[in-house]
Amino acid sequence: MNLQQLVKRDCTTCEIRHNTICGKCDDAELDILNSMKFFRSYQAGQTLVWSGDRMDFVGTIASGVAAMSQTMEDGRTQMVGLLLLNDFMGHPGREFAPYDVVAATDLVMCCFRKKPFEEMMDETPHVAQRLLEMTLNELDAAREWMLLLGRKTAREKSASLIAIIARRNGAAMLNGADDPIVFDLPLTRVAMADYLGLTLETVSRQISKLCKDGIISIEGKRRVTIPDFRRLMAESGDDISDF
Amino acid sequence: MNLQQLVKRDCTTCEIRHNTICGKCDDAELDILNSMKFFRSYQAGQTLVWSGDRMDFVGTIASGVAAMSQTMEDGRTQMVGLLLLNDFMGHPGREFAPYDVVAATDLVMCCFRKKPFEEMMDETPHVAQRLLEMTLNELDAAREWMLLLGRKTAREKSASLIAIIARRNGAAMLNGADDPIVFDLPLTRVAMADYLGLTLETVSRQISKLCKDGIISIEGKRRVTIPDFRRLMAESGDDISDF
DNA sequence: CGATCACAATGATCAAGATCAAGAAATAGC
DNA sequence: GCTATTTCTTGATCTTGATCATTGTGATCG
Repeated sequence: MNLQQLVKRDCTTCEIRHNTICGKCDDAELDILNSMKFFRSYQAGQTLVWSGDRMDFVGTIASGVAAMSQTMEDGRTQMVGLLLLNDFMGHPGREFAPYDVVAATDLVMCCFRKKPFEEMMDETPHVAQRLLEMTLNELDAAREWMLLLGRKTAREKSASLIAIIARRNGAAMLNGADDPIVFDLPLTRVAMADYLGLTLETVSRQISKLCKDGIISIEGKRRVTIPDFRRLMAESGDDISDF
Repeated sequence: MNLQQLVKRDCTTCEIRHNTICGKCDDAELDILNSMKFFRSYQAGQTLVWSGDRMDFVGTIASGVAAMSQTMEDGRTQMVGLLLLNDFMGHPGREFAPYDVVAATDLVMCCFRKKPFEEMMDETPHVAQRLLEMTLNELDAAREWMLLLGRKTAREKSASLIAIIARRNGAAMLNGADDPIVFDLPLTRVAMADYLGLTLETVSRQISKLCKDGIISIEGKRRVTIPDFRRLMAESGDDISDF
């Protein structure tokens, strides 16, 4: 999907909107959103938002991946949010951004200016309802992530992250449950380490071990193949029944 | 505050409601909530909700402390939510509880049956708005917690938890900024370890060290005195300017 | 008032993951 | 296509926090 396609895209024909903040909107509401929206694109590595900055827009990831991170005074960094396709960025009601947001890959966002968006939220309960739903889901994801950070081993952490990305990579799941899953990791080793609360060396070692054990295989640095998703899940420490 | 006082309490005279889910309600809305509400009390250690159970109520902590936790198959446990005074428990729209909730102290909750509460939420935007606000705050807290779990040392973790509890203990902050803060820890060492992603031995050692270094002092097992909150903050690894 | 039990502190040892240090592989730039 | 640079892998060593074991301290209850 290239930028040109996205820029031309109209809300009424938007094929992803059912999974986004616009998911519950009727045609009238969609018209309003349509006239308000604008697209922005970023290159991998670019910072979309600096922690502490005034937030003047909110938006949905239309393509690519972004990472929200928190940094301590001495430089230690922890990723605290991973924004994938259809995810919503921004806290309506909050004036300043609490975290840095950085494009992990090239990125296109479908944006709304914050003020008008907040006003429209007060009037159209469907948007507010959907935002609540999405925020509750995000909270659940954050809590899974806390279990990972607090209690999983480095191997379980690494397997979990690969499983999480594979699962969110909807397309990859369309094939039969027993087919191998193939996709590109959208994160560098450093970004993975920031996600997992590890060092990049440890992540690299764990991935190498998962390869040696036949749980995954890797072509180049980014392309991952998962021959048997269940085996990967077993390594992640999560209950199979969860997914 | 004893149970009798709470049971008699009427929403219109409820002195805590401005910090709760009811914070934005007008008198008419409050009347409806008043007729719906009921109180439940629990003893320390009692389980309010089992993970996977059907949730039939939601509610606000009227007194005491509860902990939400997630457990892996082999028994490893991570606390993922700490519910203090005025905090709201429950996901409207979700049928099954995703986590165990256990009373960390004796506890009183102001409850609503889930179904009627959800219906009232659809009609009164003030409740939904307030819930969104509170959920966004919870998400921010979860993300601070992720930084703690992923990147802080055992000492920083321990100092952070003590600071967090001291800060939420509103009453303790009413005295001048330079007065010592005194309060009771509402958590056992095991619960603190579950919060921090550590073992109870490590927590115990770190607390002992913080005592020896004069950052805190402890009477008995639970009563903590913080002579200088700034020094504690410095140990927590957080930016002073954050608070 | 002393026995019992839950909870906490401390010591000794171990191991997972961090740190420090080279190299190797992939990608981008010319 | 060949550097240059970024990104990744692997090895050696060290440190933090886990684990295992024991002792200590308060509460509770007969």
